[in-house]
Amino acid sequence: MPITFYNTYTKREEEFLPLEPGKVRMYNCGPTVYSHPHIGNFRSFLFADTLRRYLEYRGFEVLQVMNLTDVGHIRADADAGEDKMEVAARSEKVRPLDIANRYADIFFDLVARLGLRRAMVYPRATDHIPEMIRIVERLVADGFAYAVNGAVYFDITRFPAYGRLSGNTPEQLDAGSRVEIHPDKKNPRDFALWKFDPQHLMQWPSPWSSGFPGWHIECTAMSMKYLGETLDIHTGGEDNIFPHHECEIAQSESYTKKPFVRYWLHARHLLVDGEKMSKSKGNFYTVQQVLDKGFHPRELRYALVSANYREPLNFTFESLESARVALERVSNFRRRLAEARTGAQPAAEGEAARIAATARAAFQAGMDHDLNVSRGLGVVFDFVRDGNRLLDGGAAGPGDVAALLAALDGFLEVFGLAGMLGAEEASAAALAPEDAQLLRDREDARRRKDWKAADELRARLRARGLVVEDGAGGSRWKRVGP
RNA sequence: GGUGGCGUAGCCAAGCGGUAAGGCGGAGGUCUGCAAAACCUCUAUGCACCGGUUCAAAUCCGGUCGCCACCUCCA
Repeated sequence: MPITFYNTYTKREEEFLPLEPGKVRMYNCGPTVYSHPHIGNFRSFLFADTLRRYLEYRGFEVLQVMNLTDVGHIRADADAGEDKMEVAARSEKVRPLDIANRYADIFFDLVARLGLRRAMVYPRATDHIPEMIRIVERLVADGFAYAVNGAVYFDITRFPAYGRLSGNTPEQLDAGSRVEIHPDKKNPRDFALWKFDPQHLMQWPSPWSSGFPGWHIECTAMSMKYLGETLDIHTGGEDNIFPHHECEIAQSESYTKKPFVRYWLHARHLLVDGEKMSKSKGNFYTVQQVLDKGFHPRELRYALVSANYREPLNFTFESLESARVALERVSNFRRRLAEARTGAQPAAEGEAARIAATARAAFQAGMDHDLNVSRGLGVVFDFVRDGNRLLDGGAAGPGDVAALLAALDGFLEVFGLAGMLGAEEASAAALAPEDAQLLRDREDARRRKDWKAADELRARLRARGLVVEDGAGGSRWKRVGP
């Protein structure tokens, strides 16, 4: 069974075949580091992370690059727009680069807390101005772009495929009539490769002016530098399709005369309470704000990852509660396996091996299909139920347990949840002496069949963050809370 | 106005022509001193609506309604 992806460029689901067998070159549109990342940003980043994790699960080596945009971009009609980072810089009275550094640190902290694998490199736009200038120079020299009044524009009439990604062909765009006429542009839809604006705080010398790069050129320059002239996968949010990625294709392919990207994958936007997230509606949440409400990163991660990337995801706090309960179920199962594991015998031939093999095959079949995480998770929960049933039967031996645990951890690794479930901490963490004493007292009370005292002690332990569960083989405990 | 996409149970969400996965919530049950955990049973005669194609449609086609996104900084 091949892996397939829905390619925005062809608007079809296609078999995934990287340029070089076994190796995937992937570029992800990353954060703009001038504000706190919101949960919608991280839906997109977590989609990229899940994609990488699954490709690695399937045996590919993934070369992942995610850019950090630290140059603000001014809108095409320069007098109407204002650069966000400049606004931040003025209001906070610091240099733009200081702001970028501060928010980059915040971004990386969240990457770590939400358990994203680190990309090979996180190139910054401001570190690649010379590369961008070189590309623009060539585009001008080859007649794909023209300089006027200190700025450089790409001439879209020189790239006939312009519009193929988004469907916004020049003719249709002209018919749309929302295009403002810019006096320097030959065609209203020509886009800037270099800009001149004396008011802009960030400026670099160039052959055309002391100015700053256009919005799209950074991705072309940095993806080529680290991944080569043709990428296997380029991801981003759906809002990037036009104009950002459309323009990237035009400038990149004009520059190299080669296909720029083989598979374009776009994540749909996140809705909150069924509506577009916006500060004015009061439904805008940064990642930090959600975590501050007492939700564990794994719960946010699960909520953001558990819907397919091509479907709109409706985020609600109810969905986080739902995630919490669902994860507890998986966590309980894993803890049960971890505790039952008494030896490392090879996997048994029997029921456990069959359950694990069935689940693995179904998981792969689901995920191969355009990264269908809903099917993947459905398989995981079926597997949890089947595994629990087997353990309930009491016939599972060490080899069986090992087989189940290996399969489970494989799935959890793809979802970035391995090691984040809390079960490990619970069994490994040293018990406070007072808690240990309370547990011993409760065992004594139970032996005396003093149920009143036992229940009281259980309540006291619960208040201390320990949940006690009595079973046939004695009592066990786990920690709860974020 | 142009472009791309979506409407499946109380909520979230699979399904890609062969008779509705999974999670949450709810109801009942087994186990347990009681709980918890786990397991079992039930919870959509129907997939926005109306037509059409087909032996067969949630799945294909046409239309209607509703929703989202992009076309302007935005994942």
